[in-house]
Amino acid sequence: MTTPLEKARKDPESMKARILTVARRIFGEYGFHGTTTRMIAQQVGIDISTLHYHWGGKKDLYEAVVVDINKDLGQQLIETEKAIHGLPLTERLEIGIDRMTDYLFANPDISNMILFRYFGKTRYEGNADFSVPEFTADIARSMGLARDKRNVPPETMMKVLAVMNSIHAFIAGENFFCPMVKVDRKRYIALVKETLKFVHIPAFTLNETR
Amino acid sequence: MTTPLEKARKDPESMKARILTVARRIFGEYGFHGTTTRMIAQQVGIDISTLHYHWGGKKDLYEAVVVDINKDLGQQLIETEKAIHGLPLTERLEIGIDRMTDYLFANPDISNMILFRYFGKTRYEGNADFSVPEFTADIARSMGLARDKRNVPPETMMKVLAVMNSIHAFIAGENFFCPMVKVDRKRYIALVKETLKFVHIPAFTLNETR
DNA sequence: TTATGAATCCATCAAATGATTGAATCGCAG
DNA sequence: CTGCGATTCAATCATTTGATGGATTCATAA
Repeated sequence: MTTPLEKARKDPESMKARILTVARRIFGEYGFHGTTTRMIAQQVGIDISTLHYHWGGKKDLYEAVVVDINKDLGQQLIETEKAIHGLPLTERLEIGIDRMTDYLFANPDISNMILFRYFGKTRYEGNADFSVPEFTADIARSMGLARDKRNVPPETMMKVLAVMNSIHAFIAGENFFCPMVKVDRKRYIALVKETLKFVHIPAFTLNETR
Repeated sequence: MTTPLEKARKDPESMKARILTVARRIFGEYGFHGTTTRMIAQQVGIDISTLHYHWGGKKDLYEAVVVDINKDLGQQLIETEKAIHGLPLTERLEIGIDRMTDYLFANPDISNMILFRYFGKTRYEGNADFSVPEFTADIARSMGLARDKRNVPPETMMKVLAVMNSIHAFIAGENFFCPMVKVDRKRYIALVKETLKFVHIPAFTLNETR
């Protein structure tokens, strides 16, 4: 059996998939309440009723976006883990940061949506949620900072969160920080990687060698 | 001459000040579009028309909140700078992080509002803005990382941004991260300070001693 | 006490917004 | 071609939401 979301992902040209893609971007930019179904429909170039026909209501579409993003991010984490498996800690961090940064700069909706979920409340009783807690524990284990993902010490969780938060913040805040630092986009991306590595790698390696 | 905002701040019991205080909290929690004037009025315990009588429209109130927060945060940065002036870099960082963390945990609206401004767009043509760029350059100078606040190198700006973003994220994300790390509020605050110092102090001191 | 202006609330409006209905259109199997 | 289900759109509805007008209350000075 295939869920509606899976069906939509199979054919990126399908109306359902096109709506989902645009919804991801707009929800990420404006948040749940800042987004109107009309904005999404207009961007896709369709009528609102077509949007409702495919996805039901605004909340349903929003929750589909959450599930979609969870899936993409989870997949990316798995691939990243494969790429760094078995390497020494410093290299794991360097390559991991590089890959995740590149991926999220190419998919800023993900960082945007996750940050909205962290900090903002919604007026409706939402059920869908991001898998950030599981992902965070997974990263800790993948980095060799914990054996069992069910039992990661709080100090380690906090350090992993610090890294992930830094990445998301620099990605989602690009439009704000880029002019502030007075560099172009390309230089900004390089600076983000540089800064992340320079700031966070010592924090993990110092801990290990003690 | 006193602006309306200054007048409101003089007497915290005045209706204008009470509305502003509640508006700060609700705008911080739900963002601009997620907040309705009725929510604010209800929390204050007044009618919507009273709110409009004192502050004009929703946008006006929102922008007053932005100005209010800029003032508070700027004042806090000045006081923090006085407290750390002349100390060695490591102590400046430790005390600075401690003070700012305590202050922002006591005023989470500030972190919430600033993050909303970083990452979220609004549908209306806003004019009010946070003074984060100036503040960031000020911090860099205060930390002795730049002589002239008009000419801070991008690498330094990025490191300062990394610190401030980390603080704001841990503050604004308390409700999300606290259960994730499975600690109570008091322990969480201690962990935040600990993590921030452990992660960021080496990044600045290593740079200096080279 | 009364007159005056400030402050507050009730009732209501106009626009925005999520959602639905029913008619038209499209694609394609028979 | 015909018929039928899937898809799309124009028109419309119901609710929410920002905002306003006017009556009422309140404080205070004369």
